[in-house]
Amino acid sequence: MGQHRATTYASTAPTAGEARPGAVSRSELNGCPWHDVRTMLRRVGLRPTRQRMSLGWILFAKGDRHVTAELLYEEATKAKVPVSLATVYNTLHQLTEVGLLRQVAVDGSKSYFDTNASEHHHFFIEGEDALVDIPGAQVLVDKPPPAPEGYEIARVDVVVRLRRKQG
Amino acid sequence: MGQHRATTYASTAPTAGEARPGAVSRSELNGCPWHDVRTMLRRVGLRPTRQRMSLGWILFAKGDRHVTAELLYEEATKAKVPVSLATVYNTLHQLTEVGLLRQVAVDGSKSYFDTNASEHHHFFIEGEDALVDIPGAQVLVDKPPPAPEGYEIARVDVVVRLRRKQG
DNA sequence: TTACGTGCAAATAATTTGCAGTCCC
DNA sequence: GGGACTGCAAATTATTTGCACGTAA
Repeated sequence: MGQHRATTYASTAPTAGEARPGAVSRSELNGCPWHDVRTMLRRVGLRPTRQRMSLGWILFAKGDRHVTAELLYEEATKAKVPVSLATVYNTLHQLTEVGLLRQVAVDGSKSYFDTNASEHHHFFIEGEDALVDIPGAQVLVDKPPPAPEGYEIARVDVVVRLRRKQG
Repeated sequence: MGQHRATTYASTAPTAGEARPGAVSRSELNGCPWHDVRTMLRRVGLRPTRQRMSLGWILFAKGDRHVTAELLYEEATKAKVPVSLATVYNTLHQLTEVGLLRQVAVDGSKSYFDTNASEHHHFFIEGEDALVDIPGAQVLVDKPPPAPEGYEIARVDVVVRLRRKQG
């Protein structure tokens, strides 16, 4: 596990029980995309295959992103990375399972995967179907309501839907 | 059934610009399902056809509900109401457009329609795929963050995901 | 009558799955 | 070398659409 000091990213918020054993937050990595992705994959028990490395690089090298499977597939293809759509889906789900990605349901059709797996909220721009993080400073002050008997809160999703101001 | 005077449903919250011209809140109706559904449909400019009347009755006669198209279709079929799945979809969307229903995106696959179109939040029970209103008294104190330049907030969706407490 | 509705079946769209062949450890 | 991984194509699931026929106003 050879990383050094965790930079001051807020660590994955433990609040809603999101932490998973073996999950790696990006704050433990240090900046060299290839090395980091390899490390990341190894740590969660996934073989660093060519396609997983490539997808991991596309996903994590450029900061926070919100992608759909289709979009990631296109990007990989454009980048001359040979990968099939099925593998893209597999990889996205595997990364989600280990806590490196977070799946966001925003409309009834496609689903988005967020490279920022920590607890935070989103703007969704209607019409453009774009997803944007709500800056952490503007976090909504929401105290989750008590969970009903026998249940516990897995997580809280907040989506603020935006429309272009008519002008 | 057989109620009188509009009970104290909160009227459709105007807060997030959800009100639509011609929308009818249930608070304007008086309790006789058939009469109400007919009135409801007329008011929003939809012909009260047999299938729309039936679907409206199934949806609105029993208080707040959260249905998927498939579920509504099954219920209608069980109730010996002849209706096609396509018509169920059409009707759900038409009712949503006029503000009588609210579409809730909760997972990447199917979408739910909520007969309570006013501003409120939901519990989503993972595994059971059930959607439950969060009691109004426990409304989260969330002040929406400022919308980015040129955009305005269409609405805020809050979904609290629950899992069965391990036991 | 006549435009609006409805049913059906075929068309899409997003995602999953089965399985033979490939590649990392 | 062997099991994990991948690609492809076929299968599923959720939803939409086109069009002939039905029906409320």
